[in-house]
Amino acid sequence: MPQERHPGEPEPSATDDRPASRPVRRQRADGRRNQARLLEAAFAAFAEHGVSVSVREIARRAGVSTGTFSRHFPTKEELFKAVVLNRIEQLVQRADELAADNDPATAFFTFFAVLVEESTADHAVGDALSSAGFDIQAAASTANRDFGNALRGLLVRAQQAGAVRQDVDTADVKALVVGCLARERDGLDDAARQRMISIACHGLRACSRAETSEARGDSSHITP
Amino acid sequence: MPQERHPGEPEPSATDDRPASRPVRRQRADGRRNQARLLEAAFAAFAEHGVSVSVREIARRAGVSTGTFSRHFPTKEELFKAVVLNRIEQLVQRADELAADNDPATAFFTFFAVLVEESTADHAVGDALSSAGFDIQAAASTANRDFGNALRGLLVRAQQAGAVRQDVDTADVKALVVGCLARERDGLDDAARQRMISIACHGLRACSRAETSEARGDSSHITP
Amino acid sequence: MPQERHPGEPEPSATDDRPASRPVRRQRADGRRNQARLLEAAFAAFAEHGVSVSVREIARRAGVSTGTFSRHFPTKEELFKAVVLNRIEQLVQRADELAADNDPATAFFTFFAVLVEESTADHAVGDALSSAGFDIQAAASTANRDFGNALRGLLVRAQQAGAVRQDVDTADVKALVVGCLARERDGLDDAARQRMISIACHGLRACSRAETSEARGDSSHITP
Amino acid sequence: MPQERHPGEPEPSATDDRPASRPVRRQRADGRRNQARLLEAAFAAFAEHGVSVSVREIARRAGVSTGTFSRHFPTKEELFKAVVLNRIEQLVQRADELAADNDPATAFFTFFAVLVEESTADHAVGDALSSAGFDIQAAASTANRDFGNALRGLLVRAQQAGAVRQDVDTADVKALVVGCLARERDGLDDAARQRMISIACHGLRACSRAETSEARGDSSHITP
DNA sequence: TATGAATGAGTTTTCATTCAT
DNA sequence: GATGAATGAAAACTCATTCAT
Repeated sequence: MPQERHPGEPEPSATDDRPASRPVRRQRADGRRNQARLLEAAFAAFAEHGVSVSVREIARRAGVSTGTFSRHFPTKEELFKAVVLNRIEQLVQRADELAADNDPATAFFTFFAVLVEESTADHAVGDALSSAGFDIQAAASTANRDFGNALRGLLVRAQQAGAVRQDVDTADVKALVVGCLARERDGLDDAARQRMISIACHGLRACSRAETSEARGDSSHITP
Repeated sequence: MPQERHPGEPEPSATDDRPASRPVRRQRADGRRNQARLLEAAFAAFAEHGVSVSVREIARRAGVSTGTFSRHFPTKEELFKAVVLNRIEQLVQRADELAADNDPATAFFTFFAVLVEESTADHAVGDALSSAGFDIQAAASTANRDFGNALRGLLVRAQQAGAVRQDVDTADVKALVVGCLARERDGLDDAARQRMISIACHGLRACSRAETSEARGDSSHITP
Repeated sequence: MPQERHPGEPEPSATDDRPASRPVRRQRADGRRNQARLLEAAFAAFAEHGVSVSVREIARRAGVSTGTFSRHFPTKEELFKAVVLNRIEQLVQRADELAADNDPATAFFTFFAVLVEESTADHAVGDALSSAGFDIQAAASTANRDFGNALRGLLVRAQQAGAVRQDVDTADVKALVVGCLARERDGLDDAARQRMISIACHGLRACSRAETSEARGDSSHITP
Repeated sequence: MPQERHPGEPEPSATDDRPASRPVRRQRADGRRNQARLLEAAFAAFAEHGVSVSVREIARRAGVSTGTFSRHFPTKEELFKAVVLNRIEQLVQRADELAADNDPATAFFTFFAVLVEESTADHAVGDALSSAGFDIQAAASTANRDFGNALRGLLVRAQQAGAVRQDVDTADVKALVVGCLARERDGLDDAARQRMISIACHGLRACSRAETSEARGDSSHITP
């Protein structure tokens, strides 16, 4: 009973938006291909159902068996980490590019928008940032530290340029990204996403009254 | 054998899982007590471990068996809904009080702060708002609608008073609350919580430039 | 779909050689009963198939689900240990009785025969003695030590009485038991079992020539 | 591409998994080499870990892939049988040599010692003799019968010479070998091994009292 | 022919739910 | 009404075997 296809799985062509010009056969060359498909399928599955999605479902989406899953990633946690690390690496690279090509304020606020836009429909990163489920903190520490450093670099430069409140730290920024992503639950069309970004960035901007009030510990942000 | 059953009195409806509509009996006293203990225990358990906490753990905290759990709440999802609805009812009441006692802006921003503060260390509501796990949206629609209405009332009045951006809707506000709660992941001391509230409220405030830019769809919130 | 009986499992009465005068219902009182049935079923299953027998098979024999299995014994290893410990306790008790009621030689040789006879068709103990599969040595150390002590007591007394070779130790004796049990593979009727016991006990008996030859390291046991 | 296939030559039979019957080719040289390496590796692996060692581990030791494994031995059981048969053939040859060069008693007792010594640290044969795991009895019947015959020949001659108890059969002897090997579990140094052999051989020796008692079915081997 | 990726039935364990007591 | 033992359908992971390259 060889090479049996998962029932209910559409032919790969339907969901296959990658180069697609590969021969019908699999194997050897497809070792790496399957790994990539698993990463993609896992990314989508985590995005849709969160970390609790079953290995079987991920394998089904990737069009492979659970055995193949285990060959490539010894545990589900391992795959999750791989997905997140993959994601984070991309973001770090993006941060570096923005820092190189823009003034501090533009770099920071653009990166914030990128974080939200790239992570839309991506609960995986959302879950990762909010640490839901696994503790990726430990194992993913390297890439995570890189990400923290990249974000901190952008933030500090923007603060030094006077564009962002002095009292803000990177955890605040990450939390605001999660907030923007949370808007998705009620339907996150492009207008809503842009509005959320606008609100968050506006809130982050240096604003003498806000910061001063905070320093005094009063509630002037509430009273008109 | 106290308070024996009156003959001829109809059995409580089999499908009626609202003990409140049953006649006053001794058994009901235990029943209600256990139901309340379960709600409390579930609230705490969900708050600590999220929706994935086991029924056994909840029952253990409440000091009852899992069988008693199932008697009161046919499914775990049902209990979760009950916990969230219970919470939402409290919040709706709070919103009404604030609306009655304060000017529109103060009422709205204070309610925002209340949402964040009351929900801190309360993953149950956090998960509920972000719908992690179950889809409470559908079943909890009644109380949820009440909550939506209450929040909308405060929001609209604040907008009419010119204190909040005109383009903001309730989903935006809820997402910002989630964002503030997300800060907790990296350690949410009181200073951080107040700072997050300050940032969010500041972002929500009417700000001619921000709203104008949004209306034009440009990215002026990014450029300095 | 409650209380479903395992297909292929005969009604309990067929295999039920215990008191049998219990009501048809199960539960509560049957908690302990099921534990006992699991122990027995496991004993038989391990005896037939060795430690590699599946949990499912054991549960099927006991007429319970795998879930019930796990309720009583967190892991398969735990059950195996329980089976072996249970067995060892019985044997230790038997050793004590024999030591109290007989002269040293009779006590020792009778205990040897008991070990073989009680362990016939019992690969569980066989496997345990030969440590196949799990390492019960560690966890079962207490009962195992008791067993070792009991056996050593009998052996030393028999040696002091001049009935057993001075150079024999308990490991030798255990190995000979395993040897007698190994005879079973080719069909161990009562005559064969008695013959094996006879051979082994005869080999263990004090015999100046055998021991002397051993002491000199020569091979006189081979030459005629 | 060396030694290309002669056209018209029939394909090797699909069901023929004995490469030895194939025509002599260069490929076959590799094939036989790999087969030999697999046998050796399997022997060592079985000896170390018993029958439960994984195919992957055996292939790794042999320096081949699992695919190559399966090419040479359709199933793991098949390899195990091959290993055991291989071993048995050697032993049969040894038995023949001993029978030719020695008096009956020396031949028999020496062969017994050889069995134990050769099988020490060799769980493969041990497991085979005790049938742990697979049932090699059936499939390995040919070589096994040869082994049985060889052992029987030595035994009968020794019995006719009056050196061994008349009531002993080959199964008894094999069981005693297993017993000697079982001593290994508790540390089988050379002294212990020689002692076990001494005990077993002493037990096997003709001894009027032992055999008489056995014939009468009493328990004189127990009483002093 | 050798490779090693893919398979999928198998394993043990968990847990929400049911039900006899 | 409360109990908690029993259930069985999941889950993640393993591994002997198959097959495209």
